Amino acid sequence: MKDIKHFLRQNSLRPTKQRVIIANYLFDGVNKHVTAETLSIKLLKKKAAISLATIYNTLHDFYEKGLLKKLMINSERIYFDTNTEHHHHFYSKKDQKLIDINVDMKVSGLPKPPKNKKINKIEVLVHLDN
Amino acid sequence: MKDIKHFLRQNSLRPTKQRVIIANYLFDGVNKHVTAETLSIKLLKKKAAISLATIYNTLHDFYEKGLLKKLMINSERIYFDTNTEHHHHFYSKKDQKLIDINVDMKVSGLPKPPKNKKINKIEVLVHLDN
DNA sequence: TATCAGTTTAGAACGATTCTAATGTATTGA
DNA sequence: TCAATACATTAGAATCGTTCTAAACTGATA
Repeated sequence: MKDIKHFLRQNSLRPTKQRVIIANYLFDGVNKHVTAETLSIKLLKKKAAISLATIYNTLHDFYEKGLLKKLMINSERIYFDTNTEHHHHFYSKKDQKLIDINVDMKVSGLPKPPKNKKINKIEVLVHLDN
Repeated sequence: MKDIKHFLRQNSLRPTKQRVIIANYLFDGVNKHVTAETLSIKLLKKKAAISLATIYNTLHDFYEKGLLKKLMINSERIYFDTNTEHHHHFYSKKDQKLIDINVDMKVSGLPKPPKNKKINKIEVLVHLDN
């Protein structure tokens, strides 16, 4: 796609074949949560096998450019989120699935941060049962 | 300690030498956040070398009995929390440190959970900057 | 105090991720 | 246009936290 190449260049990323394929998938307008593994599987299904090393490299390159958010949800793998706006999540451990919460939420009753520390961001994770 | 042995037995855990040492440290009345590694280092400093395998086993045994909480803060390691009450945390990535938030907080504006799903618990993680 | 189920341990195995170093490719500038 | 080169991709090795294995050990019990 012409505009994906342009988009990559705008972000100082050389539009290689692999990056174009991955960016086309990730930035198709539908927000996604991926891990290196789920992305790899998705690409295989599209008959676009890309080595795991490249997938890791590309996810990190995109992350460094601010095109992806990194989510620390559980300790088994790293999730990357194409929604880089500040937002929260539902998480179903059972399904190993994340769902965006796109409405504005407020946290009240927050105590002062420790001396010399500043609050950067507040993350709410809503665990689902079933 | 007599009462730590009793405490372990009450929780259907055989009070072995290693478990007594670890429980004595973890449940001394001061809440703690540990990883297998930080616990191992702490024990070494107390001249109580316990194999990593046993440390992992013990943390999981205590967790299974509800004596510890597992925290999913970042994907690099698993944190265990001796405070098993529902509570929130400050997290400083820079210091790799967690601080309990023991006051009651309220989250408002929460959307409905997805169909057929029930909210289990809400976790607030306050990221610190510096 | 002998028995045995449960526990500890060193070291191997594992799984996600990162590194290495060889090969390939997009960009550049003559 | 194309050679030079800086950057990317790749397979496979390495790494790191964690779990597994199987042999040795120990607390509980009768």
